[in-house]
Amino acid sequence: MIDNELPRSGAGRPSGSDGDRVRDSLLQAARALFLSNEFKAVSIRQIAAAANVNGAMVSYYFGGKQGLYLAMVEDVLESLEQSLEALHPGTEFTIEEFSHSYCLLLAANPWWPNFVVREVLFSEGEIKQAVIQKFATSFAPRLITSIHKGMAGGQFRDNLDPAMMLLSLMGMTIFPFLAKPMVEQVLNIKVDADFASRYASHNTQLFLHGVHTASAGAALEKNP
Amino acid sequence: MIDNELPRSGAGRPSGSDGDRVRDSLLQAARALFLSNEFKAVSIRQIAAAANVNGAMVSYYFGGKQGLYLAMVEDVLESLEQSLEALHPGTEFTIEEFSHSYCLLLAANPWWPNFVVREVLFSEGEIKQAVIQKFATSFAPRLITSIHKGMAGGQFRDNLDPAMMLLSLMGMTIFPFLAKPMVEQVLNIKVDADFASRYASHNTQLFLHGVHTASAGAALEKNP
DNA sequence: TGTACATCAGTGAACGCGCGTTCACTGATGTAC
DNA sequence: TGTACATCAGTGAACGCGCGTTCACTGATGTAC
Repeated sequence: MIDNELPRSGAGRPSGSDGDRVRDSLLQAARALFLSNEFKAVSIRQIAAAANVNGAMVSYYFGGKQGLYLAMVEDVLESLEQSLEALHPGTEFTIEEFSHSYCLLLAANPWWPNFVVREVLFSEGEIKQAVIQKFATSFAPRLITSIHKGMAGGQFRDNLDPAMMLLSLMGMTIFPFLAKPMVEQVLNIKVDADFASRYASHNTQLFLHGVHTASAGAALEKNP
Repeated sequence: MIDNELPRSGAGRPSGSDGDRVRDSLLQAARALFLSNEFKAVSIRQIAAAANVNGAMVSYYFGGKQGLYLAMVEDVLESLEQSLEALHPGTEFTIEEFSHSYCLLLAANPWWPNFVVREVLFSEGEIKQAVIQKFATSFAPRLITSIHKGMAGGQFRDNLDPAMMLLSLMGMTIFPFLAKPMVEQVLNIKVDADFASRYASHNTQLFLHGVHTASAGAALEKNP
């Protein structure tokens, strides 16, 4: 769709009715470039060239570079929401389900933690709030309910702070994907879907039972 | 030292022998600005103004903007190394010591995880490798030895991958500091030294023993 | 000891460049009559 | 049905601006004689 090589004739209203071709191309190119480069390091001319579109179209459709960036962020957040919903509909999660779903999601969308971290750390105002809001309404609640259920049901120890549990589990889940280049280089691990699956199981075990043999107990020895 | 308001007379060799005053001011200003803004978003004129120094001095002392950035990164890595060594000399760590030392270090140097993540994710070449190397030689080994000791001594379960343990512990340790703005806003937690201390204890408990009560753990393990 | 001069830390104006944005213009399309 | 025209998606040259860098110059200092 986007790569069709209709030879554009020059100035004037284009002949085919391409619909939102120009707008969409810009959004896609912006996404590809902005997700792996800082805002100031990506130029409109660069985006326009990648989208095979006149640079003035950024102002024409989005009001300017910042407008394009904002539109692209909305686009990204929306597509993320869809992936999340597709992978595990609803908000009811067990710890195991959370760990697996999110590890798979992270392996499939490696740009995600990078993007979130960058926005939360380095951006300001509107976008930062949108990203935080998305986290607050998508991530945290699903996990918090399952933690609270575990505690209310008495399966979880009551001397651990639920909020800290959330932080610990989030952190251990996200870290290898966030630090992917470092992990792959230093530990000689390939951070792919296969790793994600094994890591999810590991984290579930670790989170539920810890590393000590003493607390893992006789139950584990039955389960090689 | 840096703020002394000697009225500089104008062109010509300065009267006082300030030593490396200009160089140092530039390094310090660069550090302050680069640690919280992207490379391209910080201009030489901005740095020079903050350092109260002529912008041409960046080229004069560091060969250019990139040279200043590189020098500033070396500076930062060195000061980090010193903090680390001061807090806990040597490379022998227990899990508990690791958790506490690093949580305190992170609370005291909130710029650190942000900086590392940005460099590892978005930079390239020399600097990225230097940061990864610093991690590989400073962080990972101290933690890995203590994990291996735990496993060799039989205190740790042998069905958990040591490398994954490292990732889990690193992740849960770093996350709240990395996502500080988000955590503070969404969970209403103040990520300070006090939190760091409590979080370190929490993580140690969680890492060693997990969240499950012993009975619930045994019950669940029969049905994986 | 006094003087002439090379040194060099530092100045500030100017350079060219790429940036984001603007704007007069184009011409196929859709519509009114 | 044919024609005149308003619309508007898209063009491309040009704009001013701030960027990193350069460079001729300054003048206090240190040194040689």
